Amino acid sequence: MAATLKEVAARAGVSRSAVSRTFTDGASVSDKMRRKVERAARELGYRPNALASSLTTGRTKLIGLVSDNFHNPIFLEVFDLFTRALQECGLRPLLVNLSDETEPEQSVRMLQQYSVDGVVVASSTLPPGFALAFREAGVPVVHAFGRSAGTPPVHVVGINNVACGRMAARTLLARGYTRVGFLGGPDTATSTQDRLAGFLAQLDRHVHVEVSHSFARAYSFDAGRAEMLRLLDAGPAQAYFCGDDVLSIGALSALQSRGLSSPDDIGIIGLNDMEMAGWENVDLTTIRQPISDIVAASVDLMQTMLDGDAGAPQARIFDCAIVERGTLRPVPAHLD
Amino acid sequence: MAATLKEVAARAGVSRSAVSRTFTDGASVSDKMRRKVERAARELGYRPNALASSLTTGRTKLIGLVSDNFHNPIFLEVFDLFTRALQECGLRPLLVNLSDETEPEQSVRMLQQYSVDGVVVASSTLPPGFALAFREAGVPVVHAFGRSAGTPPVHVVGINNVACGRMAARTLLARGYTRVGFLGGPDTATSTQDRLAGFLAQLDRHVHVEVSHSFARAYSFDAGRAEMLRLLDAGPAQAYFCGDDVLSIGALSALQSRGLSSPDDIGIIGLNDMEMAGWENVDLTTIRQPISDIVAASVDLMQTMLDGDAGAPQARIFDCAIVERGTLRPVPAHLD
DNA sequence: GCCCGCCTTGCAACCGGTTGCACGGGCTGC
DNA sequence: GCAGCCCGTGCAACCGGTTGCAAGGCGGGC
Repeated sequence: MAATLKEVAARAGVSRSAVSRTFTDGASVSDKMRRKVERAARELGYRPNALASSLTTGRTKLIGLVSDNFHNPIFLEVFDLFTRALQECGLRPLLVNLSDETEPEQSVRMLQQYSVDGVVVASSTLPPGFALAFREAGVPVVHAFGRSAGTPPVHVVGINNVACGRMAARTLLARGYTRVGFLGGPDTATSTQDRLAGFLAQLDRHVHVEVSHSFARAYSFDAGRAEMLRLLDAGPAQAYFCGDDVLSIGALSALQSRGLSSPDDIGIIGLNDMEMAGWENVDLTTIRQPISDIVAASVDLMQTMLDGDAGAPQARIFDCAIVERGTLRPVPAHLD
Repeated sequence: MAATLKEVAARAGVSRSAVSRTFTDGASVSDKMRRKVERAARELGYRPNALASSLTTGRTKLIGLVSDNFHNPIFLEVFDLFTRALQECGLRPLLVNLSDETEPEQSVRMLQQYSVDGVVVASSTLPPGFALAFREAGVPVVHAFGRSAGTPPVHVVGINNVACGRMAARTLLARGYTRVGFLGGPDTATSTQDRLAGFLAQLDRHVHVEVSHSFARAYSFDAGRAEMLRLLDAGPAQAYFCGDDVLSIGALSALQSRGLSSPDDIGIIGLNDMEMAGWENVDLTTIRQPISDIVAASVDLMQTMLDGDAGAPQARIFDCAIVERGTLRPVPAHLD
């Protein structure tokens, strides 16, 4: 169907090399030759086969985009940003959905079979070892939304989740809450673990504050809603730090279902600042995670790896900031 | 880095063909040979290069997954379902984000360069001509969520949007509303056009009912919210058929912002039945679109095309059903 | 015991492009 | 007018695997 290089060469009456060189920039071709070839190519509707050329060049411009998070709307934005950023670099995202809990080895194998130039793991719930498996297989890898602690085994881009936990704790303390809780995502997620660790560490010094924590079964609205309903039945704290906005909004829905409201009955602070958090009727106080910076840095890091700058794994960590809205009670006057 | 077929052959002391045959099922290889080769392959960590083999077989198992909808959370589910369904068939989704309004030709070219075996266009907003461009280029294509009218130029899977518009209209009429509106997505989307057409056609016979319509700038929460705020200021109808749940929920948020509620002040009926629609505090009456059926049928259709059954383009249309919840007033007694 | 046929295997060409190398021609400089 | 150089081009090998074809080996049937 599609015309091949050989056919173009025949039609233009030149060698195959000449055609090849016309389509690879940096090669030396005379203007006359170039015109001849381009004409023949146009007439035949020729497009070079990227896969065939990858055989010799060793580069496919294919990037594995691996995720297991297909229930948190924020990830639609993440996919949007990633695909656009990659496309702008001339890279093509090969999407891999890990939701069925396949083992890392299988994905590594599959992506290796397609000779991807690199892999972006976009998940805060996959274990760090997952991204590592790619690195050990010699595939450039960036773990976006991964754990930032210490010297990472692979390039990591994200936020300091421990610091976010601390920030949430400080914010709740400043509001004078004395019975607080952490409503996290799955306890196997590094983001959950780190946010909880920071939260607890910050509150540790405040012996008069009662702290509890529990986990939603996933980063999804439903899971947040279900867990908050359970907490309400069990006797809730005064305020919760939810591990993600999606959980916060699920939790707010639970409150409303029970005829309660925030901040009057229970305070909520989330994390992410998803679009919905800013709606007037949600008005969620939250910690903003700079998604687009994270994506941009991930792609940038990938680019430098593809350019051959194989530096030691580094962590690019972005600052988060509180977005004050209406789901926490105001700072008491005597603390102000 | 990765071992090649030649290396395996050398190590096993056999020809390259023997190795190749060991890894292609259906080829005749003796048990002894197979064992020898598999041993050598295991020792070298050999994995056949899918791209190289595609050169001769002509099949890459790559499927272009093209969409322009990265703002409607329902599409996160769509991507989830598509990637999983494709993966289960051994197909790999190459994701293409069209959000920056590139012309069809460019995507066609790009996907042809990667010799995708087929393309799934997942969008109700892309023009029908877009999918057609693939077909004309000889690439098997399925348009999921496309327009179903008449004999389609390409395989289409989706719902009968005109019928949905009618269904919404009938539902509002049954509730006794006499001033109704259609709050659609972008007016360039075929889904918007068809839903509106059905809505108007059904209401046409009821001269005593006042009908209006307007369009949100996108299928997104924000757009629905913004449009409803505008309508509220301009003097709203009694009830609205929103072209998508995402618009409905944005609209409900707008009502709440203005101190109004549904169904007391304004009735809302949506379309899709997204997860959130079922939350107790949303409780949206809506028309359920069978997303997972649509995805499954799309992949099934793609499979048969890949198997060489190049039948005429067909439309697979699924039924939708009303999900009665709490955003429309009850059917009046005298009409019951 | 011989012949036939099938199963297995290797050879070599091919898929669509890329690239090192050598060759030829035009140009410059003396 | 000749040497030297550089540029443009073609040849051929190669990337990693597949496959038609033919040859070799083995078993079974007579």
